[in-house]
Amino acid sequence: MSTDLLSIGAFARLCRLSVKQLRHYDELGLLPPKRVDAATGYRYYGRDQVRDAMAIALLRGFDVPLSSIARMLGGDRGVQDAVLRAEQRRLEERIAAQRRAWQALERLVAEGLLHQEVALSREPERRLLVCSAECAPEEIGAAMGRCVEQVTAAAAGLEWSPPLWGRFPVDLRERVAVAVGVAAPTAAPVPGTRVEHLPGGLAATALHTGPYEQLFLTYQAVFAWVHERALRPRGSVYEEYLDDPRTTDPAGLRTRIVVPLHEEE
Amino acid sequence: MSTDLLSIGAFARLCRLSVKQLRHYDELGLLPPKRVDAATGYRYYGRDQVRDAMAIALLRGFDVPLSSIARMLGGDRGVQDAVLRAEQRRLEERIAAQRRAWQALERLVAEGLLHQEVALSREPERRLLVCSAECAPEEIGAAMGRCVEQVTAAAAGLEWSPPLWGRFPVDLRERVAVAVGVAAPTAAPVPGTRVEHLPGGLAATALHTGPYEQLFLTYQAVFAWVHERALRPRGSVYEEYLDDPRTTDPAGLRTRIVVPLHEEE
DNA sequence: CCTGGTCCCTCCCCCCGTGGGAGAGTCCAG
DNA sequence: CTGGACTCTCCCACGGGGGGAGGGACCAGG
Repeated sequence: MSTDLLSIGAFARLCRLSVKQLRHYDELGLLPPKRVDAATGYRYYGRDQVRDAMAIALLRGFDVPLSSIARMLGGDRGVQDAVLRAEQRRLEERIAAQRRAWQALERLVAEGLLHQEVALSREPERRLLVCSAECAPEEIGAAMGRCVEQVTAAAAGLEWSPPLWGRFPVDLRERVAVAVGVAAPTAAPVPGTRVEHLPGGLAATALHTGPYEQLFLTYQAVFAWVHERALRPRGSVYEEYLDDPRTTDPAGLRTRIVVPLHEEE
Repeated sequence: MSTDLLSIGAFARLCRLSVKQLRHYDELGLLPPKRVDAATGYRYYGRDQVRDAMAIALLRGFDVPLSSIARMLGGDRGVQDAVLRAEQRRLEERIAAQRRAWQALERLVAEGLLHQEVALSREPERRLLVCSAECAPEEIGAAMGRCVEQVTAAAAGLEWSPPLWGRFPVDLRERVAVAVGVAAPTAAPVPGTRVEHLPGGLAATALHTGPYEQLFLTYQAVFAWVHERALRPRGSVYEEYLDDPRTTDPAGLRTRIVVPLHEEE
C-alpha cells in the first residue's frame, strides 16, 4: 500500500497538473507529498492524494485562489460549502463589474474616448430645498432614491421648479444630496431637509445622454476638458436630471452635469 | 504655454492616478512626461497630457491591459474602435467562462467535491454505427450535433437500439465520435459513417445528471476514483445519452459515463 | 540666507500563480 | 555501465501595481 508511491511526473500526468504546480503546492503546504526522500529531495505521492490534487485542478480551473482551496482541503463539508459560496459571490460581483465595463466600452466605441462636448457657462444663483445623506460609494443609487422621496415629499406643498438636482463631492465618499429649486424663501422645511443657497458663477457643463450608471464617463470628459484649460473646480459637482427615470428609457435619459469653477482666468 | 508644467504629484491628483502609476507608464513609454529635468530626474507633465492620462485611468478601470491602451493612444479613431471591440470580445468570453464557473460551483455546493458514486462494471461488446469528426475543444457541441444528424440519418433504415453514444479520446483534442448500436452486421453504411466493433471489458462507470456542460465534473470524479485504486484507463472514454436533450430539461439530463480499464488487478 | 516640511528621485521587495530555463544530481532499462 | 529520461534547486519573467528605504530638490517663512 504505502509502497505504491508515484513520482512527481507520473502523479502530475494522472491529475492533469504540471510538475511546477505540484512543487508550488508543496511549498505552500497545500499538498505535501506523502514522502520526500531525504537524500535526493525526490517527491513521492500516494494514490490517496489524487482526489485532493484533482480537486485543486478543478477549482483552479474556476480561478479559485489557492488560499481558498487550502481552506477547503483542510475543512469539513460545512467549511467547504461556505468557501464555495463565498467564491460564488466574488464571481457574481466580478461578472457584474465586467458587464458594466462592457456597456461602458460599448459607449466608448459609439462616441470615442472622452470626446463629449463641454461648454463654459455662467450658472445663476439658486435657492434649493436639500436632503443629504452619507453613503458608501456602491449605495449611491439607493441613498439618492431615499433623498428624492424625502425632498419631493417636503416640496409637495411648495412652489418648486421641476428639474431635480443631485450634488456630489468631487472626491466622492462624502455626502450626497438631492435638491429641488424653491421659488420663495421657505420657513419650515420638513425635518431631514433644509433650504440652502447655491451660489452661481462660472462652471463647465455637459449633457450626458444615457443611463446614470455611465455618468462617470461624461464626468471624466468634463474634467479632462477643465484641466486641459487650467481651470480649477470649486467645491461640489452637481447634476440636473432633465428626464424622469421612471418614464424614460435609460438609454435616452438626459442629465446636465455642472462643474463649478473658480472665477480667475 | 509650455511654461505651465505640472509636477508628477499635481498631475497625479488631476488625473486620479497614483504617482507610482505615472512613473510606470513613463517607463513603458506609454505616457512620457513632456519634460524631464536632466539634472534631478524630476518629471513635468503638460496640460495637454491630461486627456491621455484620464483615458488610461478610465480604461484601466475596465481592466484593459496597458498594451492595448498603448495601441489605442498611438492610433487613430479606427484603431481605437478596433481595440475597444477586441477588448469587448475578450470581456464577453471571460463573462461566459465565469458564468460556467458559477454554475459549476453551484453544483459542487449541491453535491460536494468529487463525491459522485462510481461503480466497476463489465461492459458487453458492442457493434456501433459511427460518425466521427475532428474539432477544436470549444466546438465539441456543434461537431457532436452534426455527427448525431449523420448517424441517425444513416441508421434510419436499420434496426438500432435507442441510446446514443459519444466517444472521446482521454486527452481530448483528437477525434470525437457519435454512434448508435446496430443489431445486425450492416453492409453498406452511408458515406461518412462506418461500422465499428467496440470491445467490452472492465470499466468504471458513473451516472451524471445535469447539463452536458458539466459532464467534466463527473469525469473528474470518475478519474479520481480510478486513479485512487491504481486502475489504468484504456483507450477512449465514452458516454451513453439516456435522455433526449430536445425534450428533457438540462438539469435532469442523465448521461452514463464509461471509462474502459485494463483488465489486470 | 537658512531651515523645515513636503515633494521627488531611484532601487528593491512584495503580491498571485505559473512558465521557462540553467546546472547538477538520480533513476532505471538495455 | 551507460545513456536518456527524470528530478532537484535556484533564478527570472509576466502584469500592474503597493510599500518603504535612503537620499536629493523645491519652496515658503523667518
